[in-house]
Amino acid sequence: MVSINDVAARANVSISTVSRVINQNANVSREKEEAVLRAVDELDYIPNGLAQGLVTKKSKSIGVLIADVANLYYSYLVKSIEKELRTAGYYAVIGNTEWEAKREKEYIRHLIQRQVDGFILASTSLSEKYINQLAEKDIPIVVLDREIKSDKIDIIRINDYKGGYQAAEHLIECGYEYFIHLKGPGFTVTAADRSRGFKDCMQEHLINGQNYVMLSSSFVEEESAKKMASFLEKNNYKNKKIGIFAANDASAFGVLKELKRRRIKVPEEAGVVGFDNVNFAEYSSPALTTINRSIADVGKLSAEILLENLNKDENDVVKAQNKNLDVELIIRESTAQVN
Amino acid sequence: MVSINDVAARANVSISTVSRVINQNANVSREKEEAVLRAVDELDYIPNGLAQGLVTKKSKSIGVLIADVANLYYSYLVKSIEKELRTAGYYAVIGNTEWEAKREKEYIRHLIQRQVDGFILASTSLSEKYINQLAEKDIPIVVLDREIKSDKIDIIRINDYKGGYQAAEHLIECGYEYFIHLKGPGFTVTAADRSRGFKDCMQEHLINGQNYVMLSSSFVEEESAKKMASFLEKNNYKNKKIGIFAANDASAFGVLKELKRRRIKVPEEAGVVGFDNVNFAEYSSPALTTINRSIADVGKLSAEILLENLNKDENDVVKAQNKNLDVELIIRESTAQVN
DNA sequence: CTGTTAGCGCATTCAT
DNA sequence: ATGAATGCGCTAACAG
Repeated sequence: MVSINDVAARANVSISTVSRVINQNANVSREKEEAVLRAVDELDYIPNGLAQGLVTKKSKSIGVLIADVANLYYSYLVKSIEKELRTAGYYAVIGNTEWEAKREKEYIRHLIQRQVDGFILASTSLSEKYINQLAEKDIPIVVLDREIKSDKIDIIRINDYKGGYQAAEHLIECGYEYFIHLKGPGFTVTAADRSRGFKDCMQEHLINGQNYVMLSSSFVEEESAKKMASFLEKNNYKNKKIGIFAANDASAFGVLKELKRRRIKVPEEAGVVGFDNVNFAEYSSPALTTINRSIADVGKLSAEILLENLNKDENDVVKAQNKNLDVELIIRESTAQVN
Repeated sequence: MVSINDVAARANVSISTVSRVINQNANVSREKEEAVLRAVDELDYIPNGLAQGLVTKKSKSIGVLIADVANLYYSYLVKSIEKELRTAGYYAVIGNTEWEAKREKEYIRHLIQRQVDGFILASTSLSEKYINQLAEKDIPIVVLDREIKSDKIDIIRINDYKGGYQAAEHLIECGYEYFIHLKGPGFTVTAADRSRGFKDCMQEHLINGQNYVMLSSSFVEEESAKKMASFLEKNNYKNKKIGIFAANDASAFGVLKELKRRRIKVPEEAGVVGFDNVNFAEYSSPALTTINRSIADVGKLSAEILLENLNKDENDVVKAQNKNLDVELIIRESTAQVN
């Protein structure tokens, strides 16, 4: 591997001069600069980032923790984050945690070891205490989809409660008679808020004989399919039209799959609402009615806020931000007026 | 940031002793070891990976280049690669190239700078010459979905030709009368092979009046939707049942979308076959008939081969591998017998 | 078993 | 404008 010494030797200058032209900041005479550039080119020299980082204390990389790359919400989120970071000269190092707190910790440890300059945490299992410890190390952190009490941590959330409420309201308005909500993982504020929204709406609107049930499930497709299956096996609602609110789109796809397997017609016999408005929602069979959150905006915003923190001076006190983005109902084919 | 010196001071030992217990290889007395471990714990010490990498010349990270994280084929591929690497103590650094050669080069440069120990290249625009230059630097490389002439580079491919052939055959057997193939990007061997398979099959089987056309398109959903739209606008095949082979699933989804928009019934009036058998293929509307490649296997295999190269001794000569994985037709709802 | 030392590749003073 | 020297945090001889 060719080092700065090789370049210096070839260009007949000192390594400091080479360093100067590489980093373009200090004054270097025209001729020496050209000599260095030529040497760099001829030797195909690429500076060793580890050595650079060791002295500058900056790695120009950001740790991004997500729960599942293969989940469309996260993969799209990563894409928008990565895009934004790149234009600022930073690189995203992605950690796929599979919803496990243990993995998250391993990754954080590894990323700290790798000296990332900041974190975007879109993975939700970590304890608040742990995240706060992280913040104490003075590494800028942006947290997505969580509630954290800290004035060092920036938080971006969406209005999950409203989304849950709207989903329920829509299902009621469609005329479904019995309602099921597949709850997301309990350790998650987002899931909790969506459920709360759903429940509140149900309590306010239900009349004569209408009823609802909330089943604990997850954000993963297969698990929701199973939950749905076991519920339908035990209970017979063939006579009633059921409205189902899944905690996210992946879960809704699982529901759709199970309904199809049982030849329960959507939206005639059962209506399904998801959450996220993942790219694929419009392609599912039938196209999914869902709550839209603009994923690209969330990704862009989180990267922007992080970069802001990265670029601030030591003594600049930038107050931690706490954003709350809006959501909206998108009606497609998995629900319809049924009365 | 706490360093090895702080730990050494606190534990009343030299930094070498600290280093020894951190790396668990050399002999350290029971008591000193405990003292170090306690200090590490109390100070919450995490070694600086940049410094470690600088001296060991290993970063324990692998550069993984993909064309689009938000594409289900790639996101699932990344997931399986990451899983395999992690169990071996390596971490994946993902580069999202958006199908642009320029971006690929930028990423490779950056990853070399970051001293990655190896590459998995699943991004396809790079010139063969460039990849070979990379290999000359003696960095282990595994290339996916490409043909490269080199005895240093491991290659994993699938039988794209067979897939294309089978897709065409199936469409013909279903009884469709006019055939359209939306070709993938031309700079891609995979797309070329799929097209060749399609074409060969057509040539062999077509009789009296049947006909086919190959349109250049891409692997991206929107573009294929547009191609499909402009073709349908110019040509009127209302009277004929058309069989469509899209170069990959994403493209097929785009086709499905356009067909739906025009109220062309699938599979009655038009049949659609994709390629990849992405997770969502079974959820699309209608569920997609496609060519299955087992993505998880490809990911796992590529990581395994790379790790093999990473772990070999200097003088071990491991011959570059050249794997070719099989594919199979999966029939779902987007095609059916129509005669 | 343990401490001292050199050096990895580089940015950054400090002289000149 | 430029070179010599220092040190970032760590591992790996080396000596004891």
